[in-house]
Amino acid sequence: MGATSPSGLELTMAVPGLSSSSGSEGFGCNNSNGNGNNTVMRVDLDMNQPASGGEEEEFPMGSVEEDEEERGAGGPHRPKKLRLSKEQSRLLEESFRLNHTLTPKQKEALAVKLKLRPRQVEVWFQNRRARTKLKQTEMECEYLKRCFGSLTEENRRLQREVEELRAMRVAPPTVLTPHSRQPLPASALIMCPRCERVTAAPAARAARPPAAASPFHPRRPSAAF
DNA sequence: TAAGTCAACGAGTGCG
DNA sequence: CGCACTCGTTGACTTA
Repeated sequence: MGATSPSGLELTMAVPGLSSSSGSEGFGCNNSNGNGNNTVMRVDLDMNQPASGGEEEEFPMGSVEEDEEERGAGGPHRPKKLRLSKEQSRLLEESFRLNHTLTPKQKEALAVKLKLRPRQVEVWFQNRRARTKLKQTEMECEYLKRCFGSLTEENRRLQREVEELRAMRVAPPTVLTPHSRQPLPASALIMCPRCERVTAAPAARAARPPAAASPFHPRRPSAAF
């Protein structure tokens, strides 16, 4: 899944170890659409293109002039929904990339340039901000779901390991404290899951500096998701 | 091929 | 003024 919508949403995730470009395989392991439909991002191409492919390409409808014309006609049917032309969308996207909000002057200038009402420009930016934020939230949600999944898995694995160790019921080896040379009680001992060596639990080694987060090894770089 | 479904999108409204 | 929420329209796609 690309992070681009038909209108070219550009998303940046504020999630560690993630960039929007990694989305193609990083997200969407489970299709949680609920209704069983595929979650393929459909691309609404050519929606601003006149169906006939005719010449009035630039600003098909919704321009200031046409809008007033439709209101004036006062027909029984409501005015057609505005679909921005490709060129209008492109220019709006371009200014959005530069600035996510517009000053009144910029709004006015853009409206003139696009032959739209300032209100339309304003609404476009508003919707664009909202939908960018929504996409971002969705991506973050996916990321957190994956985090949760892998942590759950690791938790299960560790619990199994604990059970296995308990099942072994081997007599705990005698470990002497480094200073007093007294044997440590079994409750003060833990086993390193990586090197499988028995060592004293952090509480029993209170004299050590707090720098090392893990009782076993220096902190390894966090796994990238 | 018509009808149904879905996502995208423009726009209205109320609130802080 | 920006935002959240919402609705109606539209076009692409699916299905019977």
